[in-house]
Amino acid sequence: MKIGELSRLTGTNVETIRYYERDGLLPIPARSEGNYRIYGDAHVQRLSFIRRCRSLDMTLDEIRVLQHFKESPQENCADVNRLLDRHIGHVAQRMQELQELERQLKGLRERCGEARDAAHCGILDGLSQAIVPSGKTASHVQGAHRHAANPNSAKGIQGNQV
Amino acid sequence: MKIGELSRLTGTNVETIRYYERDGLLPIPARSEGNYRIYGDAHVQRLSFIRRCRSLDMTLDEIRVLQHFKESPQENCADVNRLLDRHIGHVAQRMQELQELERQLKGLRERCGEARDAAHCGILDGLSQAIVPSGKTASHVQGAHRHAANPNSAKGIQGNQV
DNA sequence: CCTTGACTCTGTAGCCACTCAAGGGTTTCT
DNA sequence: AGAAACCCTTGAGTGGCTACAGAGTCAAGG
Repeated sequence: MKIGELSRLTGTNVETIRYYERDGLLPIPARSEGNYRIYGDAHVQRLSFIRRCRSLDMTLDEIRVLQHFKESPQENCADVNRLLDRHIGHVAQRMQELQELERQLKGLRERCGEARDAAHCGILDGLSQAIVPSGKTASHVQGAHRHAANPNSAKGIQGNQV
Repeated sequence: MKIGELSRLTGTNVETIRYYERDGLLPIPARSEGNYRIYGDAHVQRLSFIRRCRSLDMTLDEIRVLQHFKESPQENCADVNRLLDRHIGHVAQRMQELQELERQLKGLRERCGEARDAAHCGILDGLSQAIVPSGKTASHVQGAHRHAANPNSAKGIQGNQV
């Protein structure tokens, strides 16, 4: 099949498929006479695997590791467990951060019950005062401006580390 | 003061300060004879405001809007409320998504109690089967692989709660 | 045979919010 | 005077795509 059909079968943008190929996640396919990429069932399986992992918000690097495990059946799957546990930890951590964020934002929101002029807006006042810095966690889970776990989304800001 | 002091006072990377200037968030400062940027108290206030907003995971565009409100005191602060409410909504939504993510990941993790060889690993099996695609929500909150939202993490700007 | 239109190709640039590095100039301390 | 600390500009890199531009390929219809 050609790239369009693979795209339809897996719900993956054509550009994304080519991106995965460039990035080494998808094996380089055969080409037709007219230089079109030709895929088979194995590619469908492989791409579906990638998309499922992405829908679980794994990085492409993590997916690469999992693919390696799949291709080395003699290896112990305890490593797979470890990778998954670490990923679950990141998700949990990010949730905690977002909870703290929500708490602060709601506190800020309380400061402005009704509409007044911005000169006396309690929210702007609140933002002009200090906010307690929460811990310097090092999650790899993303912040507040991003699409769902849905892999068809842009990536957000990188955190700052000092 | 020079950029290094502003950096220390606000806990902001020097490069980040210059980036904000390029991006129009910080007003262009005066220059010394040796072409060094010279900042005053107003810059400290302004940058602190930005960093506090960033610590609440607002985008630079949102911050620009808030700055506009601050500079137009006659405007109604109901707009500020709306912006904040929307942002809170994004955070809440992202948390829900992460909860669903956690559920799925833990379900997957259950499939592998003890270490076996990867050929029979229940996790890899699970990843090779379908996972329900969650909704096509349009949050701007980020996913699972990100640093903490807090830009003041290391230096810790002075501060009480909001 | 020719055209139309759908599909595909490569290559490059853009997104966000920074971060880093190269290669230089300026100031300050000893 | 020289070293160290600071500052400058420019450009590139991050992740995971997405979106173009400009060209080529292919099947169906007139």
